[in-house]
Amino acid sequence: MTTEEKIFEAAHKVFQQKGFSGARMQEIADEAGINKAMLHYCFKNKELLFEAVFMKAFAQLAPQINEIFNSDASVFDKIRRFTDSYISFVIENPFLPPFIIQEMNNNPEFVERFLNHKNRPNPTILIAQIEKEIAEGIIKEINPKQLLLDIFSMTIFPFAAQVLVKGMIQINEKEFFELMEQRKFHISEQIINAIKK
Amino acid sequence: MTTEEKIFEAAHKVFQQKGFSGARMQEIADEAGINKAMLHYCFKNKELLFEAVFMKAFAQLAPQINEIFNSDASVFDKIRRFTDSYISFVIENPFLPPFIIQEMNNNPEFVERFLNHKNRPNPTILIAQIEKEIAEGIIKEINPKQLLLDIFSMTIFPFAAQVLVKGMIQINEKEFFELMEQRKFHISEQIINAIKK
DNA sequence: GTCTATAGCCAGATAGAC
DNA sequence: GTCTATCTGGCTATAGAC
Repeated sequence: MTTEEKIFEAAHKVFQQKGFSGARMQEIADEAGINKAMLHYCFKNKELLFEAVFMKAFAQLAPQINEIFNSDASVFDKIRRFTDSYISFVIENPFLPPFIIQEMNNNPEFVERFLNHKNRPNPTILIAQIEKEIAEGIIKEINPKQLLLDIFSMTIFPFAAQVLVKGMIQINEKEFFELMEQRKFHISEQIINAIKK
Repeated sequence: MTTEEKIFEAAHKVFQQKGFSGARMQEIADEAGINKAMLHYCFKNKELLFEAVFMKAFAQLAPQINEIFNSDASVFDKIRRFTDSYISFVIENPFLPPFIIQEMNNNPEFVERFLNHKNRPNPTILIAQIEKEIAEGIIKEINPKQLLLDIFSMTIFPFAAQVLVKGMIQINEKEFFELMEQRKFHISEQIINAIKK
């Protein structure tokens, strides 16, 4: 593994746990097992290092969302596939959702760059498809944007607010992940039940 | 308004926008229109000032949740009342959800204090009630904890991830709040549709 | 109680040897 | 490319006048 890769991985870990302003260059250097000066040699400054990490994190999530949303499956199948594959992914990367949400709220300048990203999750096609299936009588009358929000909310929130959730419903780490496993099909079942005619 | 109140309000605003590590004592002082030294005179240090703000924020949310969850209404009515009053509240305080979630993720030491808070949202009674209504055949077979998560997710997430959401479904500030208004009844309708027998 | 001035620290960034 | 040593700025916190 090259030094640059070691730094990147360390930065990935520290930024996701502490956020941009909470992270320390020293800690990243220690984590990478190299010297602080190397960070600046390889990535110029903290902001650029952060941006590399943030964009990489985002780029991992976006394409698989688009792949599902823009396939030619039915709306119901897209919902099933999305919840299953998204939850599977974040179970492996539990720091990702809180990280992205936190930094988008704190660094509005990143939002714009994300919006112009080539692989930006784009729900345009899915929204049109929902409207079509409503017209065909497959799905109840509903605001497609609310439906999208429902899907994102139920899927992402438990991970974004993991600490809060564990405290609220009083479960430990193990029970949390069991609940998330169950959630892979729970969510699609709930939503489809609610919107099918 | 006393100086202490001016400081508190300014701190409230700055902490919610920047988070603990992003906030600057100087900015809080400027916002309050007083000198930095007064912050330390009134609140000793940054951590104590933050804790005062955080606990106040939390204390605003918790009681009304409990009041609804522990009333003697039906599960369906509790869902209707919760989504309506929670969304009404956070429309007025849109910085609250991301703030609480971010700081709970970043300062695990606060979690414990929150868990011991006298007004902590406690879903025990509601969970028992859900189980009872399942047994009575009013509600479908479902894991009560998943149902709670569904309610919290659909209600809180759009505010917690406001910036992300606006970017994803491409709406502006105004459209966002219109969507949230509609969401007050949309959520309960969706959930009740999904779980009623 | 409120201010100015400053101490003291810590983090990001750089210089320069190897 | 990698290190040690150091600079510089900014931030929390305090001392002390009024």
